[in-house]
Amino acid sequence: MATIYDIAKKAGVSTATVSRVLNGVNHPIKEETKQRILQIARELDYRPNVIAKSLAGGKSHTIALIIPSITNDFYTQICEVIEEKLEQKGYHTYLCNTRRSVEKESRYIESLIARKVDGVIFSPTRVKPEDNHVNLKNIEKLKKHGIAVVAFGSQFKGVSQIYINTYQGAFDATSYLINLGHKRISFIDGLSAGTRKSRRRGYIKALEEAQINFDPSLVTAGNLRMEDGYSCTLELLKLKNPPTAILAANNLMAIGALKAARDKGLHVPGDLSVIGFDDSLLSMVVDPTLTVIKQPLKEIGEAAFKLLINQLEGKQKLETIQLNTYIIKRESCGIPKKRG
Amino acid sequence: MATIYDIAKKAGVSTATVSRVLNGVNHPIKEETKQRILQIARELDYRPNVIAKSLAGGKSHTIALIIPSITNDFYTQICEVIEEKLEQKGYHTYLCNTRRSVEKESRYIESLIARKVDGVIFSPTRVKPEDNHVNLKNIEKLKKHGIAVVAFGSQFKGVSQIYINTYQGAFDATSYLINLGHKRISFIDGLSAGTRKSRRRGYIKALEEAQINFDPSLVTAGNLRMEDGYSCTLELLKLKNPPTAILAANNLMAIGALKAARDKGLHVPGDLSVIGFDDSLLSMVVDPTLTVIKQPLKEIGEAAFKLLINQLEGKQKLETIQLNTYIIKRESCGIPKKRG
DNA sequence: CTCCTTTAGGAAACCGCTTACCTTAATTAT
DNA sequence: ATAATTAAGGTAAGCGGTTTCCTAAAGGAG
Repeated sequence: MATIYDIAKKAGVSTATVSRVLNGVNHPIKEETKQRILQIARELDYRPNVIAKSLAGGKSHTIALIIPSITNDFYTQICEVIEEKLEQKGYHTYLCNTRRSVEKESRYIESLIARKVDGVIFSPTRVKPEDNHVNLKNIEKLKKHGIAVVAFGSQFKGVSQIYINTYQGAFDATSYLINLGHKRISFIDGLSAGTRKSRRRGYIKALEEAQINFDPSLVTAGNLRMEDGYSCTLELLKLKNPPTAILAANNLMAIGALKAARDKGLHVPGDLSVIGFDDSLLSMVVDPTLTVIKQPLKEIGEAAFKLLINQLEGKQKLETIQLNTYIIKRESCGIPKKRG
Repeated sequence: MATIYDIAKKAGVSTATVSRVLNGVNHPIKEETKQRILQIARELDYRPNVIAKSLAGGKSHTIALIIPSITNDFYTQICEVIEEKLEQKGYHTYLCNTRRSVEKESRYIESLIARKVDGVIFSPTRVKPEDNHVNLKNIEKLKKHGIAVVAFGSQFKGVSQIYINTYQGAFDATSYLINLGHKRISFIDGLSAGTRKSRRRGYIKALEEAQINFDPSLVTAGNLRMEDGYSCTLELLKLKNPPTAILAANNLMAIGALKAARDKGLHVPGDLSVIGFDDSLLSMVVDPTLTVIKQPLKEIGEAAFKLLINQLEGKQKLETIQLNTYIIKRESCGIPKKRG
């Protein structure tokens, strides 16, 4: 493997000159010398040793993406856009999958510090409320080591972040159902989502604005899996005055609701309307196809990238970008039937 | 940030001793000295500079996983098991997403060589047949640089690899349909899958064994997307003597087939049986739920890990592991109705 | 023709750690 | 008692670059 030293020898110059040429440093070099060095580098099939570069230069030109799951579209689609942009900027990306384990998240943070990554885009893993504390500590550690940090999916003070307005999303979804004529609207909340409270607030706010009484018996919560949506829905349908529409905190629970309705012999959307959060192929494959509140994945990725670059280039240390959700209307919502 | 040098100074020893203690090198050290050094390291909150370690030691203790897509369960599930095992062995994992671009694959290979990864687990991207040549070149490059390589998903000579017996899978799927009583069985092949030929062979072999004439008009191919399965199915159903069962090369096309059947007013499995390759949440969410040939993801991951470790530890340089698929019976296949 | 800038390039310290090769003292073997 | 080991630790040369000073020659100004 050719080194910068080999090139220097063959070109009859010093390694300093070679390094300057190869890195386009702002230092005068005779055009002829430059070309000669480049030519020799090509002949020798030279590739810089990135590790040596990092050690000498202090920058690793590597960014880490920390996400709770790589088997979840929501994250991987965001990652794809971030990674694409980073590559264009000459950064390499580490994808770190915490598998929803804060311990693993912490271990990754250690490892990334040791690996001297330049920046981290971070979607914290929060299973229990206490995890928030660990998340915060991890962010502090990174910052202490001079690593740029951007967070999305949860809110922290003192960090550049993407804030997704799920409050508005829940509000819009609920309002949509209200406008269709629904009055008994259930909300199946997620037990451990980072943005829990805001969804619930949006739901309640929409009811208020339409002057519909908030009925706590219409609100439950599940663990974001299909079976949770299924069982919650069965419970809701047992009420003396059951809902005519259900808003679920994610798409899996919404699909569970769909299944429950079918098993109960209810027609969707005729007898029950269902709307979910988060879009994916799943939403288009179920029957009826699922109306959802979609988070703007591409924009999230682009925003995260932008905030990170701003930090790396020293332009802006701390900023927040707010993004809105939007509704994708498919088949699972409709006008409620009059009840007998 | 504390360095090994700081520790040495504080402990009144040389960096050599510190390095030995910290790495548990086989070199005698007085227990007392050892404890003192460890204690000081703790006090100083010392973390080794992984970059310097790599440069000095020649090993980066990093493995790269190269896959064509991170938004595809098939790959991400395999990655999860590999990564888990690698972490236990003290390796860090880079996840590289080629997005089905051979150019990107090649760029990653360059980058990984420069980053001195110790090994690569590689699922080649092959969109056009010519890509095979690029894949091979990339593998050669890695090997030339002394990097351990394990491949899965395609076959190459001279590389440790996991071979998944999709021939058998297609054979089993077809035989299953035959045993249910089907005689007109269609096969919707994938246009660019690495294992194309073997699936087709398995399909034909099953027909042969059951002494059913192979009818080429029952075989088409699509581009592995839902809409391809949909349109192919519509074409097949237009035949004067249409199939009573369809075997699709992946699950998305199988789901497309399901949709086509429904749009044609056909009942699945009453009027048409459908079986797909590759399992995912999607298969369980559609109605009817999809019977599939599943590839043993966990085993693939474990096998890939094993082959890689064998190479890294110098036990075995070149080996192949063969794994079988298995059928998951759900609702989309049944006994064909007698035709009038 | 001086004096000051530029232009072009080199020397070598440094990044943080590993490791081959030594040294010295303490054991053990003979 | 002497030679041969072993234990415990040190020295310093890398690993492959980057970068801060320097130097020397050439160009421009006065």
